[in-house]
Amino acid sequence: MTNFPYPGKPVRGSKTGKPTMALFDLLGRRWAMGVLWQLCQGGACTFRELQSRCESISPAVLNSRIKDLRQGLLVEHTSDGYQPTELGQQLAALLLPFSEFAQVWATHLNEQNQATQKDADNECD
Amino acid sequence: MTNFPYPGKPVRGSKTGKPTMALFDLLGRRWAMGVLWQLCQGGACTFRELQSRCESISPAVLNSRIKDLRQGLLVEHTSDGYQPTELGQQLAALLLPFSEFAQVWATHLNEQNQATQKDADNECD
DNA sequence: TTGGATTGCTATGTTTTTGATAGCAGAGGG
DNA sequence: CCCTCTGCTATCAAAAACATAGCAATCCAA
Repeated sequence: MTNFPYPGKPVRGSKTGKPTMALFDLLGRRWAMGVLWQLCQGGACTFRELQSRCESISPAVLNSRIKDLRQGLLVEHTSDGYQPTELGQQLAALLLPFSEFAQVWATHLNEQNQATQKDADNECD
Repeated sequence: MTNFPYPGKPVRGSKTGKPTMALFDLLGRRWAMGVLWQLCQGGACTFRELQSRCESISPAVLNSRIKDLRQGLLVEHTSDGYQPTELGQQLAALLLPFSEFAQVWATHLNEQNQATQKDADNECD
């Protein structure tokens, strides 16, 4: 149908479609992880609410990502609106540690940038 | 410098640059997770070896992703070639469960497709 | 010293994907 | 009927990714 990265078919990173690579292909699309994250953090919601949670996603891309995620059985559309499937929640659970890591990561980046800044300052002596 | 998603600056998913969203922005770029994965699975290697491991990445994109990952302190270039940093290994560790999940995911997708196929077959009765 | 072979890219032109914005059609509710 | 909310699609511009060719800087043996 579309260009969904089906395991078993050639995907980015694997001509034989290794599931891991297929998953990376799917999640490596812009906003994919963010959309799943928002749905799992904030609970089921409407298209527009989801768009709002993402702060700056365009409807075209959101729609595209929703299609991907639905086709990937990670998100479904119910009377309550869009929500993660059981499978989607499992995946989102794996994303949780990323949040914690991101804090540490941000600290390192800050330190490094401050160091760089000091170096730059010193160069001006 | 480039358009690296620095935590604290506007990134996809967060105008205030929440670290989690900044990380998603970085990892949500094509090949980002795949490159990190390959480096952590196969160990340090040269640019061309890495390109080979990725099976179908173009040098331009690989170079771009390497820049991102280096700027993100996740990958470094040593005399042994490119290799993940300590921080990069921590992140890659979080990626490991994805591989297991991907197997389950692939199974579900297959089942669903077979069901769909059967439905389609039945429609032909 | 010179002719490969390897490495880390850059250059170029094309195709996809995203992004920004406008707006439409259908389902309620009043 | 009018208004709002919802889930999108249409359109066009910009950015990213892709495919391919090839270059400059090692390195290394002859």
